[in-house]
Order: sequence, then structure tokens, then C-alpha cells
Amino acid sequence: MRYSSRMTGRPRTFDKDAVLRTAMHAFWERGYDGVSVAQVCGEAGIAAPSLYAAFGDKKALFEKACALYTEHLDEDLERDLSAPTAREAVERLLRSSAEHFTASGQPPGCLVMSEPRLAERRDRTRDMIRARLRRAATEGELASTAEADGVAAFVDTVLAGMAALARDGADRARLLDAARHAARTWPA
Amino acid sequence: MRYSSRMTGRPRTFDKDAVLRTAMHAFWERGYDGVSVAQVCGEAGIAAPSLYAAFGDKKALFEKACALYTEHLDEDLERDLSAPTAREAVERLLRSSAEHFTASGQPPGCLVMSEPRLAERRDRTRDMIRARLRRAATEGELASTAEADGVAAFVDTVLAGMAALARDGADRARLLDAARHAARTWPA
DNA sequence: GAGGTTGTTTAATGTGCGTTACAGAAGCAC
DNA sequence: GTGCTTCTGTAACGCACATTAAACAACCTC
Repeated sequence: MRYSSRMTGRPRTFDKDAVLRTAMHAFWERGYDGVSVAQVCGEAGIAAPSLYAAFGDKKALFEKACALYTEHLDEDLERDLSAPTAREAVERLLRSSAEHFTASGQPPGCLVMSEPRLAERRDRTRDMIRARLRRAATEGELASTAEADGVAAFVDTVLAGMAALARDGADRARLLDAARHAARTWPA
Repeated sequence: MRYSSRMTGRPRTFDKDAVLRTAMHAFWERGYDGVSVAQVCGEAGIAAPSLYAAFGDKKALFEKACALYTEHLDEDLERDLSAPTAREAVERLLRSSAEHFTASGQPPGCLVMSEPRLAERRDRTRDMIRARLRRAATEGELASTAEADGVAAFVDTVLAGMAALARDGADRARLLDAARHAARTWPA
């Protein structure tokens, strides 16, 4: 047996990306524990061994689904936070999050926020928000680092809360209302 | 067989209330799906048939645990909302919630907020908050019913967010920080 | 065509779950 | 003591789950 070049073999009969999107939607909607491998197979129209061959076990599938989910999310986060002022950055983040949490054709809420297993990723997001606000403190937009951390805790809270409300069926207008009220907080 | 008076039989060897508290803690910490009947039995030190005889099946046990949890919670909510002004009511609610979500000797966060199955109870809480704020609109403390509903959506968001942050390990100071910033929102 | 590699299908594996049958133990009334 | 009732302990039930073994099918290279 040689390791020269990849052998071809029988071609896959399903769209791997489509199956991953299906799995991502399922985890997003019902969480890791709320989704069985058999359910993903049923929704994707493939048998279990095909899924295992393509993605590994359930945990690996979940991680790949999360990677797909956070791919666009991280881009959006960085775009919003790169606004010239922290105030604008926060306003953009809250608004775009409200929109994302209530996007049609997708489950309400946020996979990262809802899934207990993704606490580490939530921490990373919060680190980025805090970093942006601390920068605002050094630039004089906020009074101090402590003030920046307080605003960061508040923004984290509103983000998590909007995701929770969306999951409970709140519509986009309600979330945008909450985001608008949150923006009033900004220290004058 | 007569239905006259209750027969005595062998007395129970465990403290029913203590077992229910144990179950409540378990559900609070790990959610309905994250808790098995066997785990509750192990933590409570009783066998499954004893638990089933005392509380019924898992769903009934969960409902009784929730009733125990919300018993004190509803009292606190009504106490906070009965403050003379809506602003003070909201400030009290946010502060006491932050404290409850980080109380020592109890799991962090909130059983009602974390458990997907309790959406109805969350709705009831939100109805009470909205009702208090609409009252403030009729009393002239807020500009309009629409304004009251906006503030209510914001308060709902902050409450849910604080519970989520607490679950992720945020300490009491951080939650109180968020609550304090949220109070700044109040329309002047 | 033969040989090799990979995908599919069916059926099975083992594990943990919620739940219960059953036999014995512990109390009360008489 | 004998009845009656209720609780306890062990062991089992059926089911859903994640995962895989084994046989077959489809493609490539030669």
C-alpha cells in the first residue's frame, strides 16, 4: 500500500455542506442534548454510518456545526466593534445581534448563547467587547477602565438577554426596542 | 374495602421536603434533561421506587420542584414591583435578582430563566413587569403605554441576561454593575 | 476485465434511561 | 397474635441512544 495520491472510491451521494447546515440548525434550535444522531440523519436524509464517516462522532459533528455557525458571527462581531467610537460599536452590535437573533429562515436566538457547552466561546466574545471598551477608556471616550468594564458587563447582559427573549418568541421589534433602550445608558 | 379513614402503614424513612429540595437544586443546576432520576436518587440517598411513590414520575417531580422554587420567587417579585414608583420597582427587581442569581449555597442563575420548559412561567413574570410599567404610564410616570412596553422589554432582557451571565460564572459585583448601568436608562 | 478504495445499507452492540413488579419489612387497629 | 396498609430494596422491563460490524455497491486506475 502506497501513500502516494488519494484514491477515489465510491463518490458521496449527499451534499456534505447541506448536511452540516442541517445539523447546525438542529443544534441551534434544540441544543446538543436535544438533538439525537438519529434525528439529524432523518432530517438530512442519510443513514448513521454515512454521517459518522463524514463528520466523526456526535461531538465532532457538533464542533463542526459550531465552527460553521461562528464563522459568520465572528466576522460580524469584528465589523461592529471596529466602529470609530465605542458607543457606535455597541449600538451596531446590539442592533445587528437583535436582527440576527430574529432572522427569518433560521431558529430564533443564538446557538452560542443558548448552548451551555459553549461557555468558552461566550467568554471569548465578552473579552472582545471588554477590550473594545477598554480601548475607549484609554482614548478618553470612557472615564476609566472600571467604567469600561461596567459598560462591558452591561452589554454582555443585554446581548445574552436578547438571545433569551428571542428564544421565547420575542419578535424583532421587541428586541430592537430593548437594544434602543440599552443605548440610552451611555454616559453623557 | 372501606373509604373510612386513612390507614397508617409503614412510615417513610426519609425527609420528603429535603428530597424535593435536592431535586430542585439538581434541576436548577443542570436542567430537566441534565438530571436523571437515578442521579436524584443518588443525591437524596433513596431508591427509585421511594421517589416515585412520593412524587410520581419525573415530570411530576420537576413540577413540584419548580413550585418550590417559584414559591419564594413570586413573593419577592411582588414585593419589588409594589414599590411606589416604577423606577424604584425596577431598580429593586434588578438588584434583588442579581443577588438571587448569585446567592451562595445555591446554583448560580435562575431555574425559571434557564429551563426551556418554563417559558410559560417566564411569560407570566414578564406580564407582571409590563403591567407595573403600564400602570406607571397611566400615572404619568412614563410617557405612554408604548414607552412602558419598551421599558418592559428592556427590563425583561436585562433580567434574562443577568441570569445567563450568572450561569457563566459572573460574580455578584459584575451583575450589580450591569443592573446599575441598566438603571441609567430611565427616561429623565 | 482485476484490484483497490470509499460510500451505503442493514443490522447489531452496549449503555443509560424512565419506570415498575415483586417480595419483604414496618407500622397501626383489633 | 392476625389482618391491613404503606414503605423499602432488588431486580427487572422496554426503549432510545450513540456507535459500529459486515456485506454490498460504485467509482478510479491499471
